[in-house]
Amino acid sequence: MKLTSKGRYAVMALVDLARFNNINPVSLRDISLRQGISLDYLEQIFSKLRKKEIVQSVRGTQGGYVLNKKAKEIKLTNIFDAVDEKVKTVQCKKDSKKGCNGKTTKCVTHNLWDELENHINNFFKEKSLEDLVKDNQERRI
Amino acid sequence: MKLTSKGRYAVMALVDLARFNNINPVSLRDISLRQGISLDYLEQIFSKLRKKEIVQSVRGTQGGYVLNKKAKEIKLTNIFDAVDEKVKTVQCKKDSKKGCNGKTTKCVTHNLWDELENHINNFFKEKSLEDLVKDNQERRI
DNA sequence: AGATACTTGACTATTTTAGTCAGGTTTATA
DNA sequence: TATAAACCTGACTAAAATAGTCAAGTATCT
Repeated sequence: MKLTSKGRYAVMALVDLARFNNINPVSLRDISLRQGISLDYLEQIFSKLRKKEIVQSVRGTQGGYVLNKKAKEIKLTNIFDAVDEKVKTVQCKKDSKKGCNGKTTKCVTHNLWDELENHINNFFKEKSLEDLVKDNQERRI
Repeated sequence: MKLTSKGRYAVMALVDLARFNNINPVSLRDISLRQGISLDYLEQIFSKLRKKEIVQSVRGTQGGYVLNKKAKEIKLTNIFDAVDEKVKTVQCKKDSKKGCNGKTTKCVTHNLWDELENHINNFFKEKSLEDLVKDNQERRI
């Protein structure tokens, strides 16, 4: 059970963006250099973040990306959701007639995995980008 | 982020074992049939569980497996640990000189992933096999 | 005009997963 | 003591997911 790079990078990049998100847009190139993430990969990630309206792009020279909402309103859930980082604990197919389908037949551990999924998602729902930035600034003193 | 089959199967098999763990050992063949898990794969899993002293094997005809501890004392952590299902959120190498190594340099989100890992592991530490069996019996009435 | 920076989509090597397969060894019981 | 049930081990592999790279644009500020 592990977190993929895509999810991790998305959060790292957004924390970076939030920290430098004063007046000017932040270019992916800068984020790439500071966070050590490939520029091409960042572009893929930000394309998704833009579609989900988490960031806005500013084109042209001196362009880059800006947060589209307040850091407080951007939760980890939103970020992971945008880049398709999903928490999957159950494999049971909804339409399977034999075995566990989550309705008529439940495998012995079905409820457990549901609980686990909720447990993890709760964590993601609570944490906002602002929390992360603050946490980071405190540790930098 | 997802749970692998190995971890899921291990828990399913142990719940099954715990339920039928009265006097006689339970054969993998029976578990395989009841839970729909390949026998060969189960053998791999139980080999690991035995090494970590979570189950005991009984050889010969009428043989099979028995729990090696009380169901209450077997936590999900123990099970996942035995089958190498680990929760990995951080990728930062301990010995890397450049970038995040978890000590001298911390990436902006290092603490976050640590927190997440703890959050998930807490869930695993609390849940015991007994909890799962009970939960299952209640829902069967 | 031209540099900068975003945008898109296709492609691919590597790794992980989820098993299968083959060939054992052990031991209860008839 | 033969034999069948059941455990035990390790090597192998197909398929899927991951983590990117690469190429070829398009938009816009100066």
